[in-house]
Amino acid sequence: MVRCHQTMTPQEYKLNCSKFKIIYAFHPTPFGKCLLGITNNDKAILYLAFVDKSNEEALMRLQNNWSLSELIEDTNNETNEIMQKIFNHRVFMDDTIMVVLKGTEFEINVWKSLMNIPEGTTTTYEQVAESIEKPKASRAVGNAVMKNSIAYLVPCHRVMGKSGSNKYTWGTDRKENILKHEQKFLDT
DNA sequence: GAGACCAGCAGGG
DNA sequence: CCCTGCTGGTCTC
Repeated sequence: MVRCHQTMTPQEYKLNCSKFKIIYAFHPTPFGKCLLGITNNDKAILYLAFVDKSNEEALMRLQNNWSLSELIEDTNNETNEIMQKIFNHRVFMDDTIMVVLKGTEFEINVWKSLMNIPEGTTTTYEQVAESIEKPKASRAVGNAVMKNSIAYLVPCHRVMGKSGSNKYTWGTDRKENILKHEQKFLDT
């Protein structure tokens, strides 16, 4: 299970940024290499992105997203166990993964709503907008989904356009692969 | 505070 | 497929 460990607005981040550092590492996944970032104090995930270009470019994005935090390379395999939880389905269902969300109140509401979408199913931007009681904000929901910085765990891949359009930050092919992969677990 | 973005949507051609 | 109007939250000046 993914549990929301903490949320913060950009302002709150400024006030509290000195309380944690970020441990990062690159790992392979069934969907390609990823960059994982966790807090050094409670080992909560605050960043997960697929790496399509260089490691340096991916790291730059992480630093840009958490610009006030010190990045520390994971030289003690501290992120390995968390990585196992994320992509080992049985462990994933039995255990708890903690996540830190940073964004505006609206964005956090959207991301939390995404985490309630059942595995293996999809929804639309319009339905997400309705679920946070802003039925006309479907386009703004799209903006918020795009800014999510925890790929896969905040399941933005489960949101489709109402008429089947299929955009995805990390590539539409990868979106389809993840959905197919999740579909398999529905049958078991 | 105005104006420009956008992974939206519906409707028309 | 394209275009147009309407939409709302965020970002930039």
